Order: sequence, then structure tokens, then C-alpha cells
Amino acid sequence: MNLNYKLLKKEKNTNARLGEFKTVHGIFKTPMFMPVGTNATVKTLSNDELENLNCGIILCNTYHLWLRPGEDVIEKSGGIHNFMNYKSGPILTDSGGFQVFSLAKPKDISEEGVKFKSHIDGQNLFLTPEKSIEIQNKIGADIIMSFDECPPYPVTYEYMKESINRTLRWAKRGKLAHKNTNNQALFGIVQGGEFADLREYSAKKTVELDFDGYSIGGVSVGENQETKLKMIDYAIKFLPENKLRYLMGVGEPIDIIDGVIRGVDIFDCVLPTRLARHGNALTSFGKINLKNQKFKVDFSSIDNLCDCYTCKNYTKAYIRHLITSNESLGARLLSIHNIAFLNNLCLKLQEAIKNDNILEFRKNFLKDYYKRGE
RNA sequence: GCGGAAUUGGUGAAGUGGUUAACACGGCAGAUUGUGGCUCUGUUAUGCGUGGGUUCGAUUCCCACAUUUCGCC
Repeated sequence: MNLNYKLLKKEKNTNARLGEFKTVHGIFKTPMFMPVGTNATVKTLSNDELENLNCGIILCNTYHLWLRPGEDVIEKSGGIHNFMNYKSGPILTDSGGFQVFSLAKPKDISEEGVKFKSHIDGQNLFLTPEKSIEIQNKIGADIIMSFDECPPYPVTYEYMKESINRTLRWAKRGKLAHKNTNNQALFGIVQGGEFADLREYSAKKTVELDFDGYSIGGVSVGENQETKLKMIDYAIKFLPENKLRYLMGVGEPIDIIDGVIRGVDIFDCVLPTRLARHGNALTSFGKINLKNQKFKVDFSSIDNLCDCYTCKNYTKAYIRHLITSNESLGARLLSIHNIAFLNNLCLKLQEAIKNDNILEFRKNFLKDYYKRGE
């Protein structure tokens, strides 16, 4: 067995951990945030821009690439890195499991797999654990994910139990189907909603199947903050220390901090890029909406504590103008800043772990972040 | 100079003799967490050119004026 993850240090007062993950396309340090590049592009950004942001790893989506351009096209091009000409770091593909949550109806989920209607042309599609892994093998990302069901919230205990058992069977099938075991790590996914015993059961059984890393799914699907943190706690204590832990779909700064404190290593989220396209910026002093009139003649940078390309070169007033004029450069500059913001947050968390002062960091961060009363 | 038509919010415009003047854009604000969707939600004219009149009541009918516009001399 080939261990990709190396635990470098544990923080003294919490479960936070510093580590690194090795792939054939490079090593990234954790905790780390992954920007989402659904369609083999982090929306609006060029590879140069991604490289300058020092993204440890980015995420692409199996479902979308399966539909367009098709996994065979990507395989023929020499794999996702070649296809994108993205050489600066590792890539992870999501399995398409989340689309069960967002596109399919409960009645379309069977033991065999999930029936989808293509969002592009409405045609009927069928995705199975084997098919998902086969597509991911062809796409060729460094980390690939088991095909799971991410049930909506809330759902009954009975349904969740049925769902996690099915997800476990799918995980087993997917693992058997996985061919590129030498250069593609395969991760298992823990579900179980807000039910402590189901999270424990799902975690233990998934770990028994022995994956290269583990992720916690089914979080940030509409539950409150307290429940969200419990979901993490319930699952994470049953995950082995020598494997990477990935909290799926989480990207609010506070959630990243609280996840890291609980022992999470990596996160992914559309938040920074979606917020950017909608004209919002994450700053040290809270989230701001650049469309607000108060920025019309504000010639300062988005965040005076940020040294990203956008903050070094552009003013709020100009970016506001771009956003209100629907110019794509606005979304691009804000995407650069928002990703830089989360990446910097992760670097600061890494420092805090080294210095054993992560709780103090959290306190100071929140004091500034909520100062503006957003 | 004569005759006709028009005049509704920032814009384009619906509309009715009777409580809250449609809709769209724009403006203002909010949402956004394993991305279908630069998307979604809320809000935005105490007033319908001005002054009179008719009427229980007029943005809606009548008159005058102003402005715009079309045609004719």
C-alpha cells in the first residue's frame, strides 16, 4: 500500500494537524483549500493565474466532464492535466455523487446506480459506481472519489441508514473497479447526516474498506451551524490519523477554521468563485458586496491586508464598475482575490498549527471578520 | 399661420371614471457552502404635462395653456 499522506505535526490544544500529500503532479501542504473547476477550468481563471495563487490542488467534476467533452476525449489528450495544460499541481475529481443530490430524484436511485437527466439536453443517463470510477480513471486526476449518495437534509433515520449502506456497497464496488491504483488515490466518503451512530457506522465501515483517504460528505446541505460541527465531530474521530481527511463542499472562512480545528485537512467549495461572479469579496473584515453604492468612489483596494494580484493593482471603485457593467474582468479579479483569501487563510492556519496557537488565531480572525457587522 | 396626434417613475412602456397604476430594464439591497444556470429573492411613481371644469369621486371625460411630433400653407 502506498501512503500518500504524511502527518507532520499535531496542534497542541486541538485536533488540528499539519501535513502533506504527495501525488505524481506534486506535493501540497495541508490544511488546504481546493477551488472548484467543474468543467476543467476554475471559472474565469487562466492556468498562470492559478499557478500564481499557489493553489495546492484543484477540483474538477466527473459528471460534467463525462457529459462534455466526454472522458474519452480527455484520455486521448493525455489526461486532465494535459487537456487543461495545467501543470502546476494535483487535481481531484468529484465522483458525480453530488449530482445525485442536486439533479436526481429519490426514485431514480437504485442499488445498481442513479438515473439522471442531463442538464444539457435532457437525455436519460445512468451512472453507477463502476462507471464513475472508469470515467475518473480515464480523466486521470490525482485523487478520485467514490460514487456516493449525498442525501438531502433533513432525511429520516431509516432513509439515512438505507442510504449509507448503499453508499458503502457502492464504495466497495468502486474500489474493485479502480484500475490506476499506482497514480490515482481513491477516497471513501462518510455519510450519515446528523445521526451520531450512523456517522460512526459509516466511518468505521468505510475505513474497513481501506481507502487512500477519507472524506466527510453530506455537510452544508441546509443544516444549522451547530449541527454541521456535530456532523464533523461524529465522523472524524473514527478516521485514521495516517490518512488525509477531506470535508466536502465547505468553504465559508469560519467553517474552514472550525473544520481544521476538528482535524480536517482539505476543503473544496464553489463559494469564492461564485461569490466573485456575483460581485462579492471575502475580506479580513467580512464579506463585502462590491455592487453596493458605497464603493462607487472608493479608490482603495478590496482588502488592505491582502497582497494578491487584484489587491495590488485594482481599486474597489474600478472593480465595482466592471461588475455593474457585466465585464468578465470583474469576476476574474474577484475570483483571484477570493481564492487568494482562502488560500492565505489556510497558510495562516498552517502557521498557527506550527505555533500551537490556532484557538487564538480563530478568536482574532473572527473579531476582525465580523467587525463590520455583515 | 392652419389642422391632427401625443404628454404616465431614471428609461421603454401597459392601463382604468372608484381601495394597493401591469410588465421590462435600470437603481437600491439581500442570498450564494462536493457549481446546470454572471443566477435567485426583495424593493423601487402618495402619483399619470400645467391650470381650470364636469362628477359623490378623475390619471382616465371636457376646456384652456405648455411642450413634443406629423401634415398643409
